[in-house]
Amino acid sequence: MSVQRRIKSTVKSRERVWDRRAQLVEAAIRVFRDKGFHATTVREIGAAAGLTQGTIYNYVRSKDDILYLVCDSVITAYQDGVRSAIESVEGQPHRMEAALHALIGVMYEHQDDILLLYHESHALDRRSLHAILARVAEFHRFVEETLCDGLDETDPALSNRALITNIVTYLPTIVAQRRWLLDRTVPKQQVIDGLVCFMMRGLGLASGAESMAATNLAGPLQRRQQKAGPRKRARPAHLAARS
Amino acid sequence: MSVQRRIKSTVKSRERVWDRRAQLVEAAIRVFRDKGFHATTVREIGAAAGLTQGTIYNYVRSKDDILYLVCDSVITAYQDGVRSAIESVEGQPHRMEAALHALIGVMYEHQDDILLLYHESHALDRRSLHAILARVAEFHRFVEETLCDGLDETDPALSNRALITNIVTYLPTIVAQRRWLLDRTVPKQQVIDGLVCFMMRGLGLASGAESMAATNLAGPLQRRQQKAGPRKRARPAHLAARS
Amino acid sequence: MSVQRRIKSTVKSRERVWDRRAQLVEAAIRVFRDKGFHATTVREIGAAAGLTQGTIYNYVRSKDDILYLVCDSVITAYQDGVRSAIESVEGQPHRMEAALHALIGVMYEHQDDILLLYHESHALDRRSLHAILARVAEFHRFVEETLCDGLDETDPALSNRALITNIVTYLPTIVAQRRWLLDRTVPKQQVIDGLVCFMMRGLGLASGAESMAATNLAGPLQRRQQKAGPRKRARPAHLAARS
Amino acid sequence: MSVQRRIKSTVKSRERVWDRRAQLVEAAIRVFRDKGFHATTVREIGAAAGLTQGTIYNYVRSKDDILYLVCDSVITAYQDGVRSAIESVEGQPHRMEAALHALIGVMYEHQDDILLLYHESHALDRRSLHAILARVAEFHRFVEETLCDGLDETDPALSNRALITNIVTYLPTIVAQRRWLLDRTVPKQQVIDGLVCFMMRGLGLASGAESMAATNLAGPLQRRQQKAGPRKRARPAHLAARS
DNA sequence: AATGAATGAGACTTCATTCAT
DNA sequence: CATGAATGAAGTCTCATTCAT
Repeated sequence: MSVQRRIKSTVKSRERVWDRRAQLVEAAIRVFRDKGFHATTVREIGAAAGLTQGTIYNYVRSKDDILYLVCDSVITAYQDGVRSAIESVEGQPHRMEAALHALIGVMYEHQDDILLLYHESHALDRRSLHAILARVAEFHRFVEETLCDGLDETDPALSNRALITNIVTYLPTIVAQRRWLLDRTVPKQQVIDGLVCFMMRGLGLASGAESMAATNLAGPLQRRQQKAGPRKRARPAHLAARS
Repeated sequence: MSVQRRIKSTVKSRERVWDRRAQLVEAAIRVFRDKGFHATTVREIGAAAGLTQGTIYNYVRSKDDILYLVCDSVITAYQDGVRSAIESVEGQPHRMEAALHALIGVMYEHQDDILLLYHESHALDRRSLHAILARVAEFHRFVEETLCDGLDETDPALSNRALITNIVTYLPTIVAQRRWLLDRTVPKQQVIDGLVCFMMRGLGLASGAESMAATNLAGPLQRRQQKAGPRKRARPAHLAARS
Repeated sequence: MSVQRRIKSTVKSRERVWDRRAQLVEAAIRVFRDKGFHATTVREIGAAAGLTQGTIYNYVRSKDDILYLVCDSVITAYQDGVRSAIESVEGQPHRMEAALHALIGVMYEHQDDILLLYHESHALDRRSLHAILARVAEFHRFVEETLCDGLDETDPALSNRALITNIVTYLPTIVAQRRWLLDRTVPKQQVIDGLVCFMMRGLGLASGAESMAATNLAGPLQRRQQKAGPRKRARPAHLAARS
Repeated sequence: MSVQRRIKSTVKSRERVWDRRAQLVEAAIRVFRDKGFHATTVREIGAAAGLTQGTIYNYVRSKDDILYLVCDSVITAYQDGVRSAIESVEGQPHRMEAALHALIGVMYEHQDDILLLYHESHALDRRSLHAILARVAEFHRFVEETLCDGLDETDPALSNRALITNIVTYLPTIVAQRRWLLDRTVPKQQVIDGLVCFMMRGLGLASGAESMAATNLAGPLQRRQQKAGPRKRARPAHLAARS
């Protein structure tokens, strides 16, 4: 279903190809993280993967191919994480809130990967870049259908689902892209809760002053979830309706 | 006040250095946009700038220096744009809303530059990267003091100014980073208004009808807004006024 | 035992490295002799060695490495020559004289190499230079122990072994460094015999008639030598004879 | 009389040319000493001399010209030193010994210069090298005529004046070329006296065992000269005859 | 299928020299 | 005559890719 480029290999055995590429990608991610794609030599990737230069070229046609495999792998890992996290949220009462929490949580787990993606993806050749963007678009559709579909259709601010979905999928990347600033100034838990809260409000799913006060966001953000009960009522019908 | 690296040059005349570097940077931006930093040769930059290789190295010590100058220039242009836009907003009634509009507007103008920055900044050497990040941090402080200082202090969700400011400065980059997706699906004006609206809500300043009207929200969005009534109570007076 | 820098190579096979480097050094010596180190390009060395530029850098990390290998090779060849020559002299009656002959003989064989060493060694980087000088110092010790140890200890002029050894190892380089002058004016055999004679005298071992005969001095020298006999003791008849 | 290349200059005033070149040479020597000819840029020479690049090329046609001027200057300084030292020795009783002392003394003073000459002279272009070598040859003739002419003609070992002169002019360079070894192991005074003694013996002008004992070379080399008196008688007529 | 040596295009950078002001 | 910016030839080195073993 997902649009994936097929990378050619001189080796026949499907399984062997799969194994070796996994090795390669895992190693490449490690090395790219440190030195970046351009600064990394094929030799180094090989060394990290336990493969020699010659061998690499049995499973891949170029260094660019490796970058593509890496990007694809990274994006798969992240999206899979989000999907399963969101699914596990299915039954929950405050589905959107839980989903946003999950989204950000997975982003935290994969921040290195996402950073890698944002840093190096523009080094991809045309075809590979399109393939990767197609996956993002696909993910985008998934989020739109799963999360944003239930939003209040009557709220004009939410009428543009495409934009809303973009915001919901993009804003969490702040965790990775601004970590150099956030890590020094804001505790992780506050980042998560603050982002969720901001987005919930932005989505019109949260909260007049009274509810805000109730959730007591500021200092002890952690406590919020336990006290989240009362908000339920304030929560609009469209989500409740769904469950 | 802003932390800037000083790039050495063999040429004495301050003015000439300034001129030639401007030439260089302008050309480099153009070329980097097309091919990226790594794929661009110094010769190509020279050709684009109307300078020979040798001459370039009279004004710069390395290719990396050029990248730094580019990043610095780009960031300056963007930040200056924002600053003057925000200042011109001073007196307006809905200051925050106007400011966010301005912020996003400037981002639109500079999307190429910002994209360049996000794509290539990690190719900067340590020192240069620090200098650039310092400028971002400085800008961050400016926004925090100018825009976010007036936010409702009793709203616990807004108590963490650092996070809020990060969101406000980061989210607009979606315009650049997701333009491949947005440009195809969402009209520019809707992006702007949608983002502003989302952020205003996130900041607990949810735009009332009058402001919505004032900002000339896209047709359909506006119409649906009238049905938003039920949320009224939780929502401040400016919404109530609308119904 | 001898202090040698280890030059890194990307090639694994010890043997291959050894072979290729020999090729390289042999060729480099040839080219350096003509054009000097600085004026020679790596490409030229490669051409002379039958290797491409890229290949060279599999066996060496820099052009400077080549210079080091050359210097080391040259010094090894010379010193080995001297060592074996001196050893083959062991049993002879006039050991010192024979040894000096050998020393100079080897210098003649290696004059090109020694000249190269004196011309280019100061282009070596610090570490390499130290390594080379260490080898010279080592050779110096060898000569001191092997040759100069048996000198008359009661002769105060010889008491400073270090100096004497320096003279004995340095003076023969005149053969290389002054060849532009000597080759035109003094027959090789006279240079050798003259130097040996000068040094023997300097060492207080002034050659008596019999030893001179034994060493088969050049014609004219030899003839006059027979009159030298009486000189041995007080200083010699030939001076007295003159007055 | 001395063969000197004429270096062209765009500047007319003889005097100005002379001055500027002196500046240039003085500065160049300083810089070459540190970094060598090849590693020094024309800019650096200019900076050291207080001249700009452009100006330099008014007084000189190429960087190679500077090297030639330097070598010529250096050799002049050394040879002048020797000449005047030897002249001041004219009347002395032990002329040769005093002359050798002088020779080595001057060498000590000019060791840096001589080292520079030996290190860089082979970088000279053909014509310049010939000019320099011609000056050496000229100096050689001077020494041969002034010092070596009086040597015992009947001594077969001394019959080859050219060789003897070469030895006498070359051996002192050991002071410069082996200073890295000598400076650490032999006190300067011992080097001087040891060399003089070695050469005197080599020239057949010193000393059977008894005279050696008398001069007590070993430890207190310094004292030798005072005790040298008795040697007078032993000293041959050929020198006395000269006076 | 793996190895690892060979290749050579091409990048960045330096610097002696020229020349307009 | 001095200045100092411009030039461009040339050099060293890297590294993705190929290929014989």
